[in-house]
Amino acid sequence: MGVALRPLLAEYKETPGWEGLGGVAAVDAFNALYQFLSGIRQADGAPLMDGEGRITSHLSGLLFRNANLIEKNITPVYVFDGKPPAFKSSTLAKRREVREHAADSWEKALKEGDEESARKYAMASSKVDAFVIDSAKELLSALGIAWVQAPEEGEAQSSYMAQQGDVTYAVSQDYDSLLFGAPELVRNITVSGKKRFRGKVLSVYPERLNLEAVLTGLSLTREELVQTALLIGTDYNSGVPGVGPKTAVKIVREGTFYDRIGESENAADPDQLIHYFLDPPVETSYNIENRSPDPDRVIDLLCGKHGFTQERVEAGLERFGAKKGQATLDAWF
DNA sequence: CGAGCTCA
DNA sequence: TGAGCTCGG
Repeated sequence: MGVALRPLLAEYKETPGWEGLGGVAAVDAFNALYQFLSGIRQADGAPLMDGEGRITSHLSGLLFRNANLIEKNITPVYVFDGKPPAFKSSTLAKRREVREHAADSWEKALKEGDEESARKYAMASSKVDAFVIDSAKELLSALGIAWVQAPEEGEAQSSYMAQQGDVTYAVSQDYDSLLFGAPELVRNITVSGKKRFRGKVLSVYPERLNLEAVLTGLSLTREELVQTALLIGTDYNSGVPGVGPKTAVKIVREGTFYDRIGESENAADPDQLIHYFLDPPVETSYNIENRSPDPDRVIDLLCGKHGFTQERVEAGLERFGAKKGQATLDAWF
């Protein structure tokens, strides 16, 4: 999931605060949905479900997160992955294996009455499946929030839209958007601002990475940043054994990328992967205009079909009209 | 994850 | 932007 560039990028991250993040955000839908599925769970690890056993954690997450974004003058546009490129298959197979093993461990922990482990394994067993994707699109449409179907990688699509100036920045926890050329990437765009880490509670702030600042700071071109990532390893290749972020930059700066990338166990042609990052397949025709929510449709879907409490949904919906510094729009109630 | 409550 | 808790479906 993403690229292990973190150590190289740490010193370029800014924390603009919410005021500095107003604009149109291209949100990595897979990334957001995975966060909701893994995070919105009960103590024993069970996700929220409707009366028919369908998962609803992501629907709750989408309703309230989008309410928050809109209140902060951020207009979200969700970007969904299409068909993964062939060279991603081993990463996807590995994720599947990890997920299925976690599901077994979850069941086992439950039998042993170990709730803490159960929850941990349950989180790792999360799967963004067709139902999750379709129901998310349905809810977004009812909420009047635009979404875009990418032909292949969503992060490539978001990056294209940001390069075109149609969105202000890409939102994802992963760093791949920078490789795909997004001028700005925003991470940690959550509201709670709290995260448990090794037993301690840390504050988490939205952080922004500017591609130009990263490239200038590292004295690399974007193609060289891609080469650096390939040496470390990406979703598309396994990287060169023993080469971490620092060594990778050194190799690229020395101009010996093509001598060293062959040591990777991966068979993929490095030029093909470089080209994929620099010029990926994207949809160039898209409509990202947001509309007002359709409250009846949202309530039908969430309350009628999925058993949400009407009061809770209405409370969320009301916030969609209320932009910061603006009177509440209750015209549609 | 995020809402909403309690205690501070 | 307080910390800590429970609950949501």
